[in-house]
Amino acid sequence: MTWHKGGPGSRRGYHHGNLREALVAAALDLISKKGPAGFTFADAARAAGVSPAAPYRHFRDRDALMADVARRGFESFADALSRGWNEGKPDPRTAFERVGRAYLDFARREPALFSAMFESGLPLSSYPELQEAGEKAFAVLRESCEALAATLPKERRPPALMMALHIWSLSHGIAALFGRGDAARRPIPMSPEELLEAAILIYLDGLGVPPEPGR
Amino acid sequence: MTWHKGGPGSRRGYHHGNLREALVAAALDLISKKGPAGFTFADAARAAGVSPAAPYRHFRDRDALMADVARRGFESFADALSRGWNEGKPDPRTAFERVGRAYLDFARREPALFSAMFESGLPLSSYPELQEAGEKAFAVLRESCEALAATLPKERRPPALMMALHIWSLSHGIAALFGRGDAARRPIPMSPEELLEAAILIYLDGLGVPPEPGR
DNA sequence: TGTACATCAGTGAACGCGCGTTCACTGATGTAC
DNA sequence: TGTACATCAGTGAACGCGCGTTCACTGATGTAC
Repeated sequence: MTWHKGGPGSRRGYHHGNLREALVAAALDLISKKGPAGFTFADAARAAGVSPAAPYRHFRDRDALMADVARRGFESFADALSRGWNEGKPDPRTAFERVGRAYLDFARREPALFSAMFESGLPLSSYPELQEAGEKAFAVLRESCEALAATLPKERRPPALMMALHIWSLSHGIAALFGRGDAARRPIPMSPEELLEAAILIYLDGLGVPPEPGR
Repeated sequence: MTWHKGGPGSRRGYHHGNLREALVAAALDLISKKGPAGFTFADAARAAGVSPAAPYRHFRDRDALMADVARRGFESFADALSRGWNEGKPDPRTAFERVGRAYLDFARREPALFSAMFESGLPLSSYPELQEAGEKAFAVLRESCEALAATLPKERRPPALMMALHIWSLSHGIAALFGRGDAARRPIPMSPEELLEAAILIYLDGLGVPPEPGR
């Protein structure tokens, strides 16, 4: 909320200073309050304190603004997953579970970004930067699967792509159904993190990945 | 599309005959074309061929119409899962996988219902019938988990609720990310059904459920 | 350092549009006698 | 069987509203000399 020096109230008059960022921040705020369909270009302008024509200097239309938000979301998401993986330290198995938790953590900490990324209904084909950002995030997950699969003897080694799709789907399902910080979702008698952790344990058991050292 | 006797063109004039059903059908059609946020009350009226005031005789507002669509969706979903389970025949393990496939099958065959159920953003608390319908669908899944868990010796028997949440999340994640009949989703090098089947196999292996007889 | 000018990033008024919602109304249907 | 009447399920005109978008404009900023 400090996108222009000095905070709100210090508007220097005619020029906003950093309207582009302010619009993105406004979009996030509005998404988190009313869902990905719940804001308009005019809303965003109002929230940023400018006239309804001003946003056109920065984004072609509402969808372009939304796509920019989603792209930032995927980039930040990829970062979060990377930090979770942390180069596979201290061992791939431990690091792998951290990646899963990072997924849920992101959905909970950034429900607005999460919505923009997965529920905005943007046509990916129209926003190549968005698609690319999404693929980069997936690549992080895939690499950690690769590393984990490599700890298994060759004849029992599952395809890393399949593993990545499984874990992505599972995490996404849990996040979408139970793990959002926002609206009233179906309540369950355990935390989404516990639910995911248990599922991953069972799944990895099924693959024959030995349990974490010291567990 | 045959909600009033004789099909379209046979409008008997002033009275539509079955406007309520026609509105639901119109909503489904519009959702499948433009997403759950992509239709208005006026759109639905137009599609049903009545004046914009007519729908108010049947639904309080657009959300009420949407909630009715979603409720029907959950009921039909519960049926589909039940048919998949088919009382656990010939054995719980085989039947269980059919339930998973039924989940994906539903998402693919009825993308509009699926959207209305999971992506309409309706506040469940405002629509008790909707919530109840959702819970009934979940109950089907839970019962099949119960039956499957019961085939395991007591000391290795997982909580059925947790299993159900896992399978629901996994199926939902796959359906949401890859398995919709509609828009341009991320393409993957295998079918959603294969992806889910593989995941369930691995998961059940992890739980120690013996493989299907004859496999 | 000062000045002239180009460019940038806003304004604010205006437009046409479709939406949600209401209202008094009316044609069609069902029912009591 | 016929008739009078109540009820139901539509009409269509009207309203206020907010949206997206455009336009000529103007204040602020940066730059060349």
